[in-house]
Amino acid sequence: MDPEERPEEVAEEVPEPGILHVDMDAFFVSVELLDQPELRGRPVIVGGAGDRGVVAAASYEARAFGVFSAMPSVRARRLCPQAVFLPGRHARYGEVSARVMAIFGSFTPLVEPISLDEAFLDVRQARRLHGPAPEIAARIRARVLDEEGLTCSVGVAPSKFVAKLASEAAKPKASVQGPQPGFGVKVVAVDEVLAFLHPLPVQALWGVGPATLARLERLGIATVGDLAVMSLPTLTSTLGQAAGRHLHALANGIDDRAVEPDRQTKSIGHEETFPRDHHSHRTLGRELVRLGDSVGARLRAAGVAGRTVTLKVRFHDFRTITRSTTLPGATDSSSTIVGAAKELLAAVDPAPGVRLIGVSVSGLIEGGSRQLTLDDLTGGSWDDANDVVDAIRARFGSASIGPATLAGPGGLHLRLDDDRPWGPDDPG
DNA sequence: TCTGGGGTCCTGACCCTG
DNA sequence: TCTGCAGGGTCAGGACCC
Repeated sequence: MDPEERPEEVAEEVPEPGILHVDMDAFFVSVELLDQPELRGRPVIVGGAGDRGVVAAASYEARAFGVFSAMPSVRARRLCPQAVFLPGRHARYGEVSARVMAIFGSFTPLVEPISLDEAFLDVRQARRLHGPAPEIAARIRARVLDEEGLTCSVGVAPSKFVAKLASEAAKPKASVQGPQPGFGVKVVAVDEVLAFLHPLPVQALWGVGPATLARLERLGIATVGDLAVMSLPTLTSTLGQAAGRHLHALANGIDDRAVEPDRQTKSIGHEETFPRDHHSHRTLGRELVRLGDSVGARLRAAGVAGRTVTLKVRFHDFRTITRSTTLPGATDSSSTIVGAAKELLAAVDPAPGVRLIGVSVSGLIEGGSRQLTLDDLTGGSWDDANDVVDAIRARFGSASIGPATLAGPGGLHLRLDDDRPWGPDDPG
């Protein structure tokens, strides 16, 4: 049959790349350059500038010196002493991100944000309205540049993980001569998937970090192609059932995970590295109050409550432990969270020195703790207090009110969300 | 070199229950 | 009543992602 004569439904069955992965280029830095254009062309690093800070994002000029995300700031400064360090403004990035996501949403309702600066889009149903996937990718890039002044790279492929790798291939590259533009859009057709995947180093796969890489190297696996021909029993005995099966499927181009626009948050937490180690329950307890207060506020803002409270402690030698407890009912009350975390902390010896503590709440359910906690049965006084605190913060700012235990000689000294997102300031 | 902060998912140990 | 076992829940830790 002549292809021209095929009924449309038969033609639609032919698989085509319909998944997009859109990744903003050096997003945090790019937003900073919008607001401070005089820094364009210079090496710029967003991240914690203190001794214990890390790089959150680096401009392509900084990357040419070997600086990359998650690198300790101390090392980044040594590699690129002339770099401009900026502390980062999470709220500002969130604003821009929301507008960029809205652009994505104007092409398809199937948008799954992965972080502030990247998302998966399923555009298979948008074809009739907006054209084929590669055309949609190009239009998205043009609109993001036109409306926000930002560049992004887009991968187009039949599945999520191939689209992700394709967007990576489309990105600009850093070089000593300056940033080299990338493809902008990289399309991997259905029949090109294996040829695209197999030459890649195995660590390009999502799920292969340093530990898994070391195990795969012991099996003589260096590329995705090597992994694809390895026997499944060998992989599962080395990596475990889930990881073995998952990576084997990916290496053979199999990934049927759907784009999920409405992924539910599973946990909400807050953790912080201190400029100097803490050695006493008393000072750690104060930090717990601050962290637990912040977690409670975020739970209430999100309209969720959770049953399991987890305390995380990292010691001076980087040994990290977690201790958790499950409450009889779900809570969003700051005082309940702090109380549970303090009980867990009581069983930990801080004498060796604690560099980080964190509090998180998991086992989340929709709705607050109104019908669920003992507090409510006894009058709900803490929840009333939480509501008042939330209302005051909404009106006067997050640092306007807080637990009395955080008050110092000069009044409240609150450091709440977003103040130090990428590591502590210098000890001073 | 010396490692942030926000998360998710998986695994194994342990305990309890039927 | 005791023992073995399976299954579920909880807890802790590891690995990974951006």
